[in-house]
Amino acid sequence: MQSQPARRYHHGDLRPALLRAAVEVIGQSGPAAMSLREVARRAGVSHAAAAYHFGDKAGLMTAVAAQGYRMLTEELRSARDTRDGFLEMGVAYVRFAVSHRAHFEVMYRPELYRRDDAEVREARAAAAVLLYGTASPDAGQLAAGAAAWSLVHGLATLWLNGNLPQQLGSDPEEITRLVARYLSTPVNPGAPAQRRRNSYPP
Amino acid sequence: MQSQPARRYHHGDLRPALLRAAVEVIGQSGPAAMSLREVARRAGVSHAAAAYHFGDKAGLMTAVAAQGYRMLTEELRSARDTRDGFLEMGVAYVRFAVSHRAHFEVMYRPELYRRDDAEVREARAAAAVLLYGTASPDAGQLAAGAAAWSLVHGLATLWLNGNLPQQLGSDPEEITRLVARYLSTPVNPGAPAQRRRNSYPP
DNA sequence: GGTGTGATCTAACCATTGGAAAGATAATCT
DNA sequence: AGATTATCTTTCCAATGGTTAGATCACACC
Repeated sequence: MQSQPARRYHHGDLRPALLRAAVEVIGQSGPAAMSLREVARRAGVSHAAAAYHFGDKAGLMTAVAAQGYRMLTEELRSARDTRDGFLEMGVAYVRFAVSHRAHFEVMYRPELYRRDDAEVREARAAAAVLLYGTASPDAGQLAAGAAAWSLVHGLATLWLNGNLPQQLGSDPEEITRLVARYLSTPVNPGAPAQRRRNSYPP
Repeated sequence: MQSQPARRYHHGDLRPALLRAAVEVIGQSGPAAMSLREVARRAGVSHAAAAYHFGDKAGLMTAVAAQGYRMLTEELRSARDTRDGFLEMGVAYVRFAVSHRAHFEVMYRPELYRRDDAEVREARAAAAVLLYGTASPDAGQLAAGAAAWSLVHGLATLWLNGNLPQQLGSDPEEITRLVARYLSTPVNPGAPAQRRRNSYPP
């Protein structure tokens, strides 16, 4: 009847298959729709099989988050080694959020997974080193990194939420380059940042 | 036996009581922990009573989101009418996110509620007018607003997630003023934004 | 004062979920 | 081959969101 591998009792490659299925579900319907049973259904196994491989639902989410941080680190790393590396890292950050929405949404929703998981912590730390430019940033690097990271992170989340005006266009990378122009080193560090009171709002 | 109002069949003020209970639960345990049954328990009614007043779980979340947007609008409005109104609006935005975390988290998680709800749309639009400085922003205002909004929104969410380095301190408002110094009008609009390649990373 | 009509709430039920436990099956080691 | 371990299923449980039928109450109206 069934010409293909048929249904064996042992899947042989179930853990990665479940992970893929989880990312697929989240990408299609959001993290809230990710149920162990739905993921297991897509992989053709019982939901207890998923629980076996990941411990529980949070364990599966933890695996998604860790994978996400590793992927982000990779993207940031190759962006860093370009001309305008600083800007390109910001663009890469937003591109990652949009093109790997499922991972991104899980990563920044700590209540969904176990943030203290060793794998997650390592992957997160590696990404942080790239985002702040060094493993031990001084005060200036810290503030600059926080500003830049906040800008692109806010842009990415607002974009994903549909909270940016449509008039800005439909290309998130382009919007990133546009708003990144508003980021600079403080003209007069220590002094009040905003002098042009009437520049905005009109 | 019971000297107090006892338990009447009709609560008399149930809808607002349920709303308060929902905000309380979300504030304590996050949006994922908000169940109709838990909220109803706190209000001393059956979960069907909550469903009666809000239609369904998404209806209750929708009410939380709408209330949140109205509260945010109010905070932004009073911040606008100060010296350094632009900066103070950013600070107010972050302060709102931290002090009304429950509302904030629901507002920016559209899958939790009905975004097309009339009440939500109005409240959201009112906040947007303040954030962009006008009801019909031109390209410059749009970009500037998106940059500023992205910065404070990213900062707020990263702060709530615990994704900012602890070395930045424990006062989100202070951090807001710090990173806001990196925001300015583009020095050379239209030209590449980043000239100082080596300023960051080191 | 009595009546009835609509609003508000409860009780009971259902399908779905995450998790735990016990057992079945297969791969691997010796 | 036999034993051991890893992997997966079945079965059960408590909790949840949602629906429906019915109970209780408030309030206008006469």
